[in-house]
Amino acid sequence: MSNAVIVICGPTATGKSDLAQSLAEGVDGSVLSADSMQVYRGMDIGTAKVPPHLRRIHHFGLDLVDPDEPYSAALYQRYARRVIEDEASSGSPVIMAGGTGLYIQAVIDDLRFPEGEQADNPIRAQYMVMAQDQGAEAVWDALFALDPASAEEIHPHNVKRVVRAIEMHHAGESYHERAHGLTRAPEVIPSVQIGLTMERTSLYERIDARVDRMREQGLEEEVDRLAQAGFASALTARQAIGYNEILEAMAGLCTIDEAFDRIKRSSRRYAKRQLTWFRRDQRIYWIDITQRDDASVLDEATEHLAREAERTGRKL
RNA sequence: GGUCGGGUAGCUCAGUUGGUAGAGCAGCGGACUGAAAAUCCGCGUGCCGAGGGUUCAAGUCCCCCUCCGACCA
Repeated sequence: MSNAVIVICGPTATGKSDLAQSLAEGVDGSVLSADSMQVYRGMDIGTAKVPPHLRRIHHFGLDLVDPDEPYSAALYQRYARRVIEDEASSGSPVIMAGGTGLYIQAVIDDLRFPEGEQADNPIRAQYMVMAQDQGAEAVWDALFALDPASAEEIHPHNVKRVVRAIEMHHAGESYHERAHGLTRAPEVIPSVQIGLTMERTSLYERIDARVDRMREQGLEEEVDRLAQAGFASALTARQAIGYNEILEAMAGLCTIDEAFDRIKRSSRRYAKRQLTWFRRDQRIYWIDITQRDDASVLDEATEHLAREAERTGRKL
């Protein structure tokens, strides 16, 4: 019934956004960003958002909330599925592009999050304090008392996930039953996934160059602006690569040059984690962009989509 | 040309009285269901500059060659 969703995924700095926009242009569709940091207003340079003057078609998934508002995979799932449904009903294809694997999976696969949870729930705060005061193992012990099956699956040091499992238990769910790990949830929105990858050394050079470009484009000023607006201690700004490092430099903990070196390193490690995430998904058709120009990558992507359309009998 | 110091992991280096090598950083692999650019777990990746000798045994001692650095000419 509905069109399949086209997904462009892969590690950072491989040109996902450009390819997505080119593909969308060709089919009179739109782009849906699948990026956990591009949802924040004002975080533009550091998250490599396509600047407004370079958007040739409509982009969804950008600037959804302020940097101090909590956001989540569950909220994104609801938002993105709505966008896809709305666009499909008007006959417009959606190209979802981004590097946040969990967000992509939450949309196309049958991930179910507990209903009716508050984003800023007191349980989370309570157990984070407990971790501070009594150590990570104490929190894990608490989880084990409530839900031993889930506790067994989570490393005691992984405080965030341990606390999340406790939250789920209070919401009447079990991490153990929800989290499938490697065994994938069934696909609920048909998708054709294209992954962009690159030989590691070249990818790292590209990442370094991109961070240099962000600096030239005024990443420091952007962070300063957010800090002035009172977002310095905002949870999300602190978590985003680039923002965290520069805030530390501004606090005098390191020099600005050191901060940018650390941004490069963090970005490289992030790219590696992204590859680890996406590599396990057998549905992805990989295009190695090492020493390839944009046109030939676009050609290969287009050809693959045509093949998939024929194979599945779906319009793409 | 001579003297001295040094060539050990991708980088900076450690290596006891000879017992086939180990730290930091970098890197690599993995996990992942309302924080995911987060969080967590695991892994030394080596022709010890080349060759010869002594020895049961050489990164360690001897000889020779080579490369780098400093100094003296």
